[in-house]
Amino acid sequence: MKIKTSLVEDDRDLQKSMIEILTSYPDIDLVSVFSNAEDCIDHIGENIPEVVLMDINLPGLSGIECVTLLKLKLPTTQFMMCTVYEHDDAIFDSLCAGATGYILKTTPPNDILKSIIEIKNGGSPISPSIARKVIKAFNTMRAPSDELALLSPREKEILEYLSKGYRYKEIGSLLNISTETVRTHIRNIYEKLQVQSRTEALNKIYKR
Amino acid sequence: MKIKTSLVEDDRDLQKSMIEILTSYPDIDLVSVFSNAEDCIDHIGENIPEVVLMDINLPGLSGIECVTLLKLKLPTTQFMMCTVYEHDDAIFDSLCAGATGYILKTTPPNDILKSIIEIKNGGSPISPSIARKVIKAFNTMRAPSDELALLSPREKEILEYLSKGYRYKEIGSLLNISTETVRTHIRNIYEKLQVQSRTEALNKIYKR
DNA sequence: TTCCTTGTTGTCAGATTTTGGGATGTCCCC
DNA sequence: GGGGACATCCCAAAATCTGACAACAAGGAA
Repeated sequence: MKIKTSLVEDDRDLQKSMIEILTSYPDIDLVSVFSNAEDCIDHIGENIPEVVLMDINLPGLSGIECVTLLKLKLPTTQFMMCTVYEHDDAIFDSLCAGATGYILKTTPPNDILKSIIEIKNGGSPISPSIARKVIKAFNTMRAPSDELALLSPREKEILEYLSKGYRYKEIGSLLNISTETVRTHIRNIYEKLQVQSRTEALNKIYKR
Repeated sequence: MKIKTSLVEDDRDLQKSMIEILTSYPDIDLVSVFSNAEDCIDHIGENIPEVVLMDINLPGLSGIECVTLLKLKLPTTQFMMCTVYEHDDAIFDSLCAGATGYILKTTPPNDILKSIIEIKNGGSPISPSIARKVIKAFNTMRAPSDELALLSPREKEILEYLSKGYRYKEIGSLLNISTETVRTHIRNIYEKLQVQSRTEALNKIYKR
């Protein structure tokens, strides 16, 4: 079974050489090629691909924005970003947009094919150097704020419940303390974090 | 300059063979070896390593919990998880705990050395199969909830402000609508999301 | 030891915010 | 015309926030 593939690339020369590479493989069925995000969004639905190779640097809408929008239209399609740069932010944003693969344009043709097959089968083809940046992004995203250190163990515990959306009353009975005590803790937490509400506190701790 | 390295591994045989491997390299200075998390936490501060090789399956405290605690004590030390299993949850949890590398125990000795050097230099050594799982974890973490589709553009806009911690009054003046209208929208949002409070709504949309 | 700080628990009171219910109207699109 | 999104208003009740105060235990410093 051939893998229905689509290509989005604005550079004429690169597009041409990619088409050559892709059509030379019997496993790949290149169903559409676009030169910009807008055309792609308008017409990609006419023959839905299983895998899309998406350039990041497109004129107008970027490849990342394009993926964000296409994800809604084509929920089962896999997106592989394709770029010359190994830029941290671009990688991060691409993954956030819903891309599952990220390869460099310098990748040898044979590996591109392998990557397409891999992504089609639910894998996530990325080079080791990209993997590094993913982990980095992951860690910065999950890094606990320094402010958390200001709080006492009990306060952290209360904050945990706050983040789950429990009411004061519920927290009190879960921890076997009075609602008034819960309030006192929360007051102290807010004071330490320099905030005035639950949502502000949570944003300060679990930064989105 | 030798890389100060520490090893935490409970299995006697594996510990022995790891020690042999590590001490055979001139680039590595094995400063301590522990058989469990508790000993490690108590004594690792005596000679602070730059890199820690941490087994995941330890008796008592797990390697993951151990990393969580050590990260506070040794903020600049890099942690490399070392395990026989390629288990999604373990990988995810390790990264959340603050590990930056993840290798399998089946990794050839030479690659272990390379990984240690890499992690010391700010890299994140992981095998391609692990990388895949990281991306997967990343995507499930960042995937926008389907519930978001239920909301009208205006409601999404209001929700955005809610997530920032604005009060009804503030949202109203920012959007140039009355507080009462803001309330109506929020009521409709809560109805659609089947929740009863701001925090619940936010948890449903931006799942942590 | 005494003193002081921090953490934990508790209370009282008042102001503000949030939530739930119902009602009404406009505008636009199918 | 009907339905959805958007906007406005009212009332009432629940939850949250703010301030001030106090008791007790644990741990460190003078």
